[in-house]
Amino acid sequence: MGRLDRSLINSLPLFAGIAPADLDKILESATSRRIAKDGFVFEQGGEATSFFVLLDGRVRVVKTTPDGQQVIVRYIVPGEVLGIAQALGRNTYPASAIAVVDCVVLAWPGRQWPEFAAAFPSFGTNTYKMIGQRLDDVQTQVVEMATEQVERRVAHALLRLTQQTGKKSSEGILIDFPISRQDIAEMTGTTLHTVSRLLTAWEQKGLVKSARQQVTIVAPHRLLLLAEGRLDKD
Amino acid sequence: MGRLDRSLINSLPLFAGIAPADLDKILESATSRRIAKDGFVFEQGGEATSFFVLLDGRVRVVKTTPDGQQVIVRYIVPGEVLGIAQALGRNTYPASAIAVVDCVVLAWPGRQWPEFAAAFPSFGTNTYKMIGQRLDDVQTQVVEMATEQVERRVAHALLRLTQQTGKKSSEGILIDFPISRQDIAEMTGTTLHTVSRLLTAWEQKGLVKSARQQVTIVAPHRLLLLAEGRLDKD
DNA sequence: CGAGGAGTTGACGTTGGTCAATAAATGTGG
DNA sequence: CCACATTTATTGACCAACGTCAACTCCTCG
Repeated sequence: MGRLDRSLINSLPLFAGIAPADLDKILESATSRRIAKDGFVFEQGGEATSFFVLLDGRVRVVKTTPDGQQVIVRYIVPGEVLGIAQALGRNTYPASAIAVVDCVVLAWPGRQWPEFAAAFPSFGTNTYKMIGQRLDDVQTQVVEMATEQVERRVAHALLRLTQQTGKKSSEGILIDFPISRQDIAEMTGTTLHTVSRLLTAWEQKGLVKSARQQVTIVAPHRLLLLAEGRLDKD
Repeated sequence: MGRLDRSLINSLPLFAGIAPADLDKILESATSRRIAKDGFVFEQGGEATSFFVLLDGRVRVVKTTPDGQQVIVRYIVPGEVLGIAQALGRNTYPASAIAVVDCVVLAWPGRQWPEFAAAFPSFGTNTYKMIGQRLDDVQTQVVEMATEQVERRVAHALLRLTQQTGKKSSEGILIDFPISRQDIAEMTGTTLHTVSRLLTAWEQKGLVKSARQQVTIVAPHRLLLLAEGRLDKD
């Protein structure tokens, strides 16, 4: 089996402060895995056998309700961990993770997590810092959903995506993976129809440009004003 | 200063698996504090100097938006930790914690958290398990807010409260602390008017009984059916 | 070239928010 | 202990936001 080079991970925040020799040791128990577009990294309810680091691609984390409705909890970009159920004492995945494009992940056996955390304290600290960040993110999302109406929620969602995966283009900031109106609706608790109407309205005002599975933020600052409810209506 | 007895904490899940002698050591750096009704345990944005365990009373954790709207993130009952910002690498509290009734808390200096976690591994594990549970709770809440309409959200909120703080009474299960229509609205992202209308409608159907700052669930099972959307309309 | 997925747009209806008036309960000061 | 202020709750009237339904277009892929 091909040996994994520590250059794959040595610049990731998760592994900050770990000696090169230790990184090699950590990598010994990792396997790399390719996930084709639309494939599952893991499935909601499935036994949490592994945890992962995304090396390349984009992953969508989705919760499905008993009656089949889906909510996109977050998008994962390269360098982030996913499937950390065991770090939190769970033995089943609370959501599904789906490759938005072809992806490469590193996978570790879940039961190795406690060993790593014990052997490399900064590994534990870094993970929990990240979990703290996520807890905060999702609480902020609850507040948004409770207090803002749809237009502002969608604006916030797009702005968050540009922060995470924005790519400068000639026209503005491009959200750098295929994303449909339906996806945006599932991030914000609305319908694809409403998202479609919003995007065309915004396009007419010169805030965004959109195409099939693609959104570019043309005027991020004005969109932020709108998201914050401080933009004059017209 | 009065010595704290380990019987205060030795039955709490957070301290499960820690030797009695160690509990005494942990208690040495704790101080107990009384918080009068409506007083703050800590305030959103304030420097995270301490973390707490609630010994008695009820605490409401609230996030306030820049424009002054409030969202109740969760209620804390005796035995639970709160203000664990530092365990997650934060140095400022992300929300405010307010005593719903007169409360007693134990407080530790925040910087002691890493020491405890290092010295007593089960302490760290237990905390992170609890954080994992909370992360899951709040994600579930996002899903609810995204997919359910108000009536079901309010029903779910009340049911969750009965799980947490329900007290059997002659009429049903009483939510055992003062809670206003406004509070319920802030938990579910609606208005006190809508909550009021729902409660009177439910009272007529015999699902609940309510009074000023008080709600009793009379028919939990039927309310659950309603929350799950499996109750016939009438 | 045909089929299926993604997007747009109009018409319409409902949920639930806003506004306003009133009532009931609780607290406070004289 | 009573009068008055304040907080909490109720209820009606109205209406806007946004979801639902439906028809149609445009890509993209096989």
